[in-house]
Amino acid sequence: MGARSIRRRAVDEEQKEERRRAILEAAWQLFQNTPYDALTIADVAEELHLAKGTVFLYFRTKEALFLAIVEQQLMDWFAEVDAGLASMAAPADIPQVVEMVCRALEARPGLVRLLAILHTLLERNIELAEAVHFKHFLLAHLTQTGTLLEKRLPFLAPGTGAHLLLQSHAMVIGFWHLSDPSPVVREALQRPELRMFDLQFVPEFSNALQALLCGLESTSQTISQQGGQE
Amino acid sequence: MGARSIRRRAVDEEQKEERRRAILEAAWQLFQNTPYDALTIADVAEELHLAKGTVFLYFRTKEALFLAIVEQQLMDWFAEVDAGLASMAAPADIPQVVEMVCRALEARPGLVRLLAILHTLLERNIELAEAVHFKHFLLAHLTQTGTLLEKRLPFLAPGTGAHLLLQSHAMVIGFWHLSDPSPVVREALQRPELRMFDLQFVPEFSNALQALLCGLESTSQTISQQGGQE
Amino acid sequence: MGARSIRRRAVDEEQKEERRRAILEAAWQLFQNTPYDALTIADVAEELHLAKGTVFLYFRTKEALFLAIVEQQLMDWFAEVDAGLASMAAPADIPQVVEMVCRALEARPGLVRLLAILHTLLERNIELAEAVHFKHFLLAHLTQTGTLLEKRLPFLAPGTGAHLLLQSHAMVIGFWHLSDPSPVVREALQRPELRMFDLQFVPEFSNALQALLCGLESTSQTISQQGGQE
Amino acid sequence: MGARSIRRRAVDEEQKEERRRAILEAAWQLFQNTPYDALTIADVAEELHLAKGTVFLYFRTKEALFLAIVEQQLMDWFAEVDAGLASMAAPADIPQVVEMVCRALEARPGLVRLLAILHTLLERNIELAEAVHFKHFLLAHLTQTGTLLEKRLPFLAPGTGAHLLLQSHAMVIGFWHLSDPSPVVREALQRPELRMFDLQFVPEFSNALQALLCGLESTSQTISQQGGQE
DNA sequence: AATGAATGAGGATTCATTCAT
DNA sequence: TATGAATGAATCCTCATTCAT
Repeated sequence: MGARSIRRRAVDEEQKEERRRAILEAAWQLFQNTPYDALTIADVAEELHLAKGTVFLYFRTKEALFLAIVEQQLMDWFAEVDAGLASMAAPADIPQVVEMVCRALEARPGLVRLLAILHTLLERNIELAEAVHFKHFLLAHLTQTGTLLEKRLPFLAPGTGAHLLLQSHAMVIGFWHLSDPSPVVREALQRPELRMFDLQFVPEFSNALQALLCGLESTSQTISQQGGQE
Repeated sequence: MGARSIRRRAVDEEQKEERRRAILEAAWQLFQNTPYDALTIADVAEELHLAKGTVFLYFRTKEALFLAIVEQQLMDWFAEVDAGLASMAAPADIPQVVEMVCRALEARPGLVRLLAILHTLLERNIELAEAVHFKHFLLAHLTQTGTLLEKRLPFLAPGTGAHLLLQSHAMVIGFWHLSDPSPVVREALQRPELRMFDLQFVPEFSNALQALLCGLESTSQTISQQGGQE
Repeated sequence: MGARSIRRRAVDEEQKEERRRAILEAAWQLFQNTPYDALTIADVAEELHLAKGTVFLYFRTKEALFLAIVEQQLMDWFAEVDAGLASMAAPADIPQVVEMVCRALEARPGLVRLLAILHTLLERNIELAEAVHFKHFLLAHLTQTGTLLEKRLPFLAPGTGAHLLLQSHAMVIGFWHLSDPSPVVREALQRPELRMFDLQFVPEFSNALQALLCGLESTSQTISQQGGQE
Repeated sequence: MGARSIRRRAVDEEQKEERRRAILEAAWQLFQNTPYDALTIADVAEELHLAKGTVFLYFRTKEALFLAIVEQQLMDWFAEVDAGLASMAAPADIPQVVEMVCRALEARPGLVRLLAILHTLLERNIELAEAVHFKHFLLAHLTQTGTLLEKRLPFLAPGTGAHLLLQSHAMVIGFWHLSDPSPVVREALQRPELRMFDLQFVPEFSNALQALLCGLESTSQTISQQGGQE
């Protein structure tokens, strides 16, 4: 196994943080090739030559560990999207924004897989404080990135950017489910007449997001026109 | 207990079909008040005064049973939507269509819950033939209802109605996940600053679907205008 | 392993009862040489060439299994004591009764060990119905044997025989704890000056029970004398 | 939290002894509201703002810690009983002695709970030296208090006082087990017909001890009478 | 066709104790 | 002496599914 060794005993805060990162990294790597259910804490510990108990010293539950991974990966994703938005001209093209968002997702298939089980698995078996923390984290980023979005897509009413991101989140989940069939179903979808079910995540998501945005844009225009006419 | 009795031994095809329906009905009723994981085949059998093994005579696996329920409920849903569409004027309003679709969903919360686990749970542990059957079933209805949609919403290009239904399916899954948090998360969302995460399924889905449709409409207009200009 | 085979599949009630007995017997045998904590259900199942799950088909929990053993062994013990009492002359000697009771205990060291953990381990993790059943079982035997005792030991006021048995039960527990030290403590007790702690269960229990009975007898005499004087 | 602070680093013997006492005190306080199994060394350490490891510097194991508590509490108890006996007239009433002993127990429910697990939990996982120490401690007090008892209760043959205390110890254990049922059993015992199992520790213990003493008394009288006759 | 007994895989988690610092 | 990070053992039970009857 590609076991990455760590120095003995994390004494000061910095070392503990490093170990925490190491655990996150190991779990994240293992998750690339293993479904969540099949991935055990024992696997993670073994990968790091740690005892199982040690992992639980850093993450209270398996769910908390993967929620932290989601947080980390989402942070990356938000950063990339924020940067992408920042580098765009003030009124940006919808397709341009959509493409950038999709690229950021495409580069993180593991994140998409995690988002697809976020509500059904990861957000179970956590404590109130953990839930609150995670949602606060989300809130902060949704607000920030949402605000950036509003600047680049002026048809977004003030304060609706964050909600648009939630809508995108829903679509990520939904389209991932549709585009990640079980092996047997995948085989079934090879039949020519069933090809319409054989969807690719990125194009589908991209499509839908684009349509959604166009819809929001056209609706806002109608409203402003009506407003102008009066 | 609401145990429904059944005649002994189903000998001819008709009786077998009736028993099959009884099992579906019992499972569906129990599912109203019990999450999928917590609902056991033993519960279903007991409800019908049948032996566990008998249920497996009619449905090869638990997944196959619930997939059949999905099929049944979807059939109902498609029927209602088809009727709704049929009763509309030829170029229908988007909001009118959206509302009708949402009403049909709202009346079937159990169906929505099943769709949300369709790809992650139900479509696992089935055989190729079952997968093919289910997808053929879906294909037929998506095609039919999709065609009806295309007639009512002329901005839908020929052949895109079925795909639009798939997109809606994705959004059902995604928005259900967002609007059905675990108890702990639900508690967290009571905090005022986190209220933006406390979403209602129907309004959210309705919103997004409407936007999507508007987007498709506006895009098609642009295209046709461009086409017309040239 | 001394695995005792059983015919396949216990279909009728008789076979099921036989299998139930076989499980009890296997667990009881294993318990002779293994402390409760160290004895796993898996051991019991393996001994019988059964699957673990099968054992749980007959006993809901490990505690329920051992509670059933206690019941069985106690039933034997009560039977022996009842017979012993029945064969005695009407006003029996206290020492005679004590000796008979002790003999019945001495023949069942496993039962004594179980009684010593009855309240701290076995009666935990059971359901109300199981608790009620066990206590009803106890009640029946305590009442019956208690009544017999009252007949043989006339100084026992009507209705106090059962309570006397409860007192004996308490003393069984207490003296067993005192006479069953851990290996290390046992070693310590080898020292000459600590010999007073190296107690034998039967003599100690016998002694104390005899004293208790004598006390009850003398007290009752005093009372009746006082009654007679008036 | 009722966290009690302690000076840093115990350098001289006196400070170390003080810290030892503080640990005992904290564990004892926490034990008032928490069962032994549920009380962790971490809790004790936290209560004192100490590190877990520090506790193990003063007590080799959890069992040794609680054994020390037993020792401390027993010392108190012996002192109270000794004082009580000392203040009695030379030939004391049995009921008087019994009542005094029971009062001393009643004031220390925690001690009773500890005695009930002394042999099954606390005396496991200790070393020979610790066992020897504890038994020597017991020996000294049993001898002393036993001797006092013999003086107050002349029917006690010389040297039997200590043994009587051991017998009382057994009865404490046994009657505590009987009077401290698990929650489920306690619920079961609410049924009218099962009320005979719903025992109170002090009355039961008091009763039995009194009977035991009366028995010893009457037996000794018989013997001495027999002796006198010859 | 119906039964229901038998199967058996599958894993997070706690906490007393140790020991490097 | 104090710390607290690291260790790792230990196990019951559910339930979908099978298959002998």
